[in-house]
Amino acid sequence: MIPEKSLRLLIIDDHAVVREGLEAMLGAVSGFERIATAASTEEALPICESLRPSVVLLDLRMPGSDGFNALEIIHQRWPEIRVLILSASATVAEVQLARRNGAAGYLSKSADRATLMEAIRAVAAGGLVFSPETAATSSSSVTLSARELEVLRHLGRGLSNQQLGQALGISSETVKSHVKAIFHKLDAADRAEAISRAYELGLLSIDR
Amino acid sequence: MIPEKSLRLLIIDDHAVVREGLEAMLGAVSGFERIATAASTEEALPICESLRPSVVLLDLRMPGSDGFNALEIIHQRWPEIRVLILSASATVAEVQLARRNGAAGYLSKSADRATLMEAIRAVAAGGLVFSPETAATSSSSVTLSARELEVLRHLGRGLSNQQLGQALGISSETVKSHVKAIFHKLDAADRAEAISRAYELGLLSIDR
DNA sequence: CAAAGAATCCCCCGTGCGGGGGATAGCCGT
DNA sequence: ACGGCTATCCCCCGCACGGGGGATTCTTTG
Repeated sequence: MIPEKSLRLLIIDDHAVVREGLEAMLGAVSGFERIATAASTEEALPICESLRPSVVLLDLRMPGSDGFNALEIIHQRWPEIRVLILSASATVAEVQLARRNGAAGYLSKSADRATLMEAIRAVAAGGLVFSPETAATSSSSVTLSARELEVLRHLGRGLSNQQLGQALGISSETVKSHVKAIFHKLDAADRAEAISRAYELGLLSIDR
Repeated sequence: MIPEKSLRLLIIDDHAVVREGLEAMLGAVSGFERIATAASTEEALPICESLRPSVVLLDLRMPGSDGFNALEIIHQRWPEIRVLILSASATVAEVQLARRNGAAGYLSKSADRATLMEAIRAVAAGGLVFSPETAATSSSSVTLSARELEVLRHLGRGLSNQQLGQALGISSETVKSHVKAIFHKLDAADRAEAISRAYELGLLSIDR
């Protein structure tokens, strides 16, 4: 096992409370070689360059350029750095996306000290830390076709299958096929959940 | 000004990281009389009874009975306790709802130590702490009740009326009434459009 | 070229949705 | 004390929804 003494840690989170919390949980008990913090991606990159952390604890949801951005850049520029996603509430799709983009693990912010420490040691040793649920369906990437996205947008406007068919100039049966496909891809039970997931996944946005 | 020594604090948050973070940020620097923590509403109520905290730091988004529940109960049972909402990402509507339900203030988790301390002192002294943006009620003409907002969130998770009733402990007929009310207020034809409008109006935001 | 996916269309069928009526009880503000 | 709002519960009813089967073209991709 790798001794903590040789580990350098970087915490990237826009919430001061979380940064302090992690420092308190990790710094107090087990002396790492060094623990640094950053409140944004921009702040984090120079620190990566100078500190060369062994493990980065990264929040996926941050204002502006989100965590995916940071993940991508760090993974490309410093492939040896292990990135552990630490999010309050990520969707399954997001976790899978993070995994495909090079994250070494995912952990909920509800995790206690022991779980957190174990996860850090595991990823530092080269392991992957993904809970079974998030790892199981790892094969499916959420990519809607252009037509499906169009159907999805109309769903959000409250159109029925028939109205939607008329709007797009296709039969309502075809619309049903598209809607079914959307449900499967987004893992949604009905139209409402589909819209919700679409917003969460960034397939729909608040302006237009 | 009220000296910190006489203040008792209760932190209610389901995330261990946040609880530790707040304890670290508040406990270390300025000695309060006592700081207690709870991971859920159920855990918090007995502590309120025995500790009689001056100020409660409350997270709005918690699994199961959400923060509004805790806010309502605490405000009714112990009107002297000042509740400071501390949320990672609350919508304008949620903050306003919290204000109307007796919260003494709202603060983002991005707040630094000084801001946090100042806010706690202010609410303990009887003040209200709401940032200008959240205080402006003009933004959304649509006002959902706490129950309706709760129903709306569950709609976005793909629950049927019956499942939703079981989740909230009410009959499916009551759920239907709430759903109808939501449709009328949001001018939506179905659940999908309701979710869509909710995102556009800022009643829902991209995480939970 | 073959395989895979996208887009189109079709059928069956059960049940949950959404619109339309209501009612009762409690709370709050004036 | 009264009206207004909220939360709760109940009824009827038609139709659209969503799951389950298919099929055919055409493009993309390995």
